[in-house]
Amino acid sequence: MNSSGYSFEITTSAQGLARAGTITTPHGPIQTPCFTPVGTKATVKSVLPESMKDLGAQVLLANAYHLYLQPGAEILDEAGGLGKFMNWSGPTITDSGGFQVLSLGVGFKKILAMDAKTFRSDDVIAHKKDRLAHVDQDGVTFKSHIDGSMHRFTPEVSMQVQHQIGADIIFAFDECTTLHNTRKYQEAAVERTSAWAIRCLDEHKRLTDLRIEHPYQALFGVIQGAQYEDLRRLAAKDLGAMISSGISFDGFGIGGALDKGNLGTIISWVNQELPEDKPKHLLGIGAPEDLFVGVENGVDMFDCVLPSRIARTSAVYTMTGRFNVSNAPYRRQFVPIDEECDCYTCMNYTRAYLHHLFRGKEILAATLATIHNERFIIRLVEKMRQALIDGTFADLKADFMSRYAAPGEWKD
RNA sequence: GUGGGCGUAGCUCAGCUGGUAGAGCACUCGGUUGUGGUCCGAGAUGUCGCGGGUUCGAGCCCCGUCGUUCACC
Repeated sequence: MNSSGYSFEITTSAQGLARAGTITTPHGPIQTPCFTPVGTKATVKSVLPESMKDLGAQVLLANAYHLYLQPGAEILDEAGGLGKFMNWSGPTITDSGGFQVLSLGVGFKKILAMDAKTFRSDDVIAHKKDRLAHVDQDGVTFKSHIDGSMHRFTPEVSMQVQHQIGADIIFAFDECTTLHNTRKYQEAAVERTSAWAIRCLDEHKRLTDLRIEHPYQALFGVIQGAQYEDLRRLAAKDLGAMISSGISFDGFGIGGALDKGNLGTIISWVNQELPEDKPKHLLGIGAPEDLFVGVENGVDMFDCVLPSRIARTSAVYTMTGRFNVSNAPYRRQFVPIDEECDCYTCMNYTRAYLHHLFRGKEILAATLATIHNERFIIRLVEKMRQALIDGTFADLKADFMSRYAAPGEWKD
């Protein structure tokens, strides 16, 4: 570890791109590969930070865009940083707000299709007039989804906001595209993201020197390039070697909408180009089958809203697949969600009780289901880490995939 | 007792001057991947209170009847 309090060590011998390691932050270590639960607005919806700790979460991710709008980054600064504000003593991450350019722009309302086959160009055009964000060479102008007020993010603003929020790992401000933009637009977005990356390094360096009394914040660059091999490799080479104001990125995010079918391929292109000795974070991916693909292609960290979001509408994971516990058959099943699960919910509550809570629209339903799903995913990645150390990753994957039914294929 | 209103999906109700029934909720199921506790999508559901009549055709018009509700003696 260097004097900054941040470091990354790889603990396994080479197994292709896959590896296990440890990221050290000023707020403690992160054993990788790891899954990072998302608490967009400084809270994992419906679950206490203490519960997140108990279920094995090592690190939490919040969002700069949301916290900037509410309560305001200066409030978190005054509070002593994100972790202290939300009573989370472990490591934290913030996303730059770049994703919101997409999700509030052309991606607003489900345009961010993960399956390229479902795309209809009319959708993008039809929604463009409704978009709340507009991208230019210098940054993004957007309208608050809360009160409609106008705001502007540039790489510098994103860095300033993320420094005020004070997470241990922050992300460069990037432009996330959909699978459906034209090739020409993807090229422009990669170029823009590169130019912004340099500005992020510069501003990050300036702020780090200015706020010398604050804990060190690691800055990760974000690789775009959509589904194009040359663009992905170009972006990875570019950001991987990038040095500005005398600093380089501490790690890398792999961003953009990713076609599920090519997930592993795209990640492998990127990780073949990026420096081996720095952590790779796959942004926004968290379905069990995708986690295996990520890990085997060299991903060290994941974050995803999926476990918590689907939990809120009653979908729960088990080793044999995922199902909706609010469905009629579970009304009188007085057994845990998953007999093999060690989470607080499975140790203490039944499917029938959760079924009842969901039917009654009780908020405890969200809490118990989220605890289960987050634990399920975190434990799954823990198992992957152990398997990498033991050299049995391929067996673990084969065993898991042979039992786990993809969504829609669940048979009870 | 007299006069009026209302009886349509499990619930609350739409159905314009007659052309073989719809909505919301509920119900059954699917979806949600750097989070708008949302939202989207698919599906099942009816002797239109009952019995007559008029009409090519009645939820709708006419007669009777039952239920319910209000008003007035």
